[in-house]
Amino acid sequence: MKKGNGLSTIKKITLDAVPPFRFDLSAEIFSDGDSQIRKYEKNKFWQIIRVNGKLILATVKSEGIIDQPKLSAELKSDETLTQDDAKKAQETISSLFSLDFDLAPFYKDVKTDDTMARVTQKLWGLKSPTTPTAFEALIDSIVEQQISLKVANSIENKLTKRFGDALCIDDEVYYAYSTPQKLASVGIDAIRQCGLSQRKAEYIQGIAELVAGGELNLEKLKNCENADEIISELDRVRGVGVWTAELTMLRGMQKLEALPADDLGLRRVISRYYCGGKVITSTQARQIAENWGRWKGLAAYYLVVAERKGIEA
DNA sequence: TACCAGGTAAAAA
DNA sequence: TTTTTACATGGT
Repeated sequence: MKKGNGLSTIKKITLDAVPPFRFDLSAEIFSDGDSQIRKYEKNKFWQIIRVNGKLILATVKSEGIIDQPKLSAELKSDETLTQDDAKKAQETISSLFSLDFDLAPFYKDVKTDDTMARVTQKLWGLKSPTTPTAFEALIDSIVEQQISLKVANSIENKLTKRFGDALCIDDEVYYAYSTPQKLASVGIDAIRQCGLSQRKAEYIQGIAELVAGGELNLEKLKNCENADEIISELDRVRGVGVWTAELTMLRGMQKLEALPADDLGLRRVISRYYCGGKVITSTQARQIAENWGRWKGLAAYYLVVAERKGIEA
């Protein structure tokens, strides 16, 4: 590990959120994260973010309450940070936690579904996280195809530590997610060495090339209003099926309407809360989700978190 | 040991 | 056109 560091700037910023918002609940999903990449521990969340080409370690904590949410963030970098950097960092952190998203319409839509109404009561103020870039969500979704989340997380961490940019702060090394340019250039074998199959390594390199070369503009796709259009656009990319496209939208584009009904894990958790835990088909899952209004993916996320927190079915 | 886990593309039928 | 198969790896 590198000794010493060129730390040259610390800045403090504050962030507002559309209420209701509970930071602890929303960040808890990162409590088993890797401390060198992204983690929530002892009421603090930290992650490297990229702003104006600079790497910044952002450490975020809550200063407010559920109906008057306020966050503070400490920004540390080995480069000098300008006011504009601070402003961009604020926007980035805001999108990480969907601070601008208004939960009220979602809560209103699910009132008539007894189970979802109860779950949302228990998880009041929970917002779903978003990755800094849609690229990150897409690559992670490829990695997660077919394998368990534990295996997938281990592979994702290896990818980031091997190909991501490092920032040394206070004698600790942190890693930002790898750029498309980097993943496009390292070669199939290097990607495979992180534990991926030949096939998936090809997918990842291919997507990285498309994004790096400007042939696939994921950030632009974010602005597309029509969910089906985004899915069909992503679906054309090699290695991306409907499941991967839906997951990418949910996690990387703040598009929460899609329900990945083909997802085994989601079907399991839906069944746990709605069908006594017996195996259900994707069609049955979709029928149940009909009661969840316009944010079916967010509703499904609530169930996932409810299960993690041991809220009874 | 064998089998499964938040799928997909390509081969085989 | 529809159905099967290979795929990487950690947990059970």
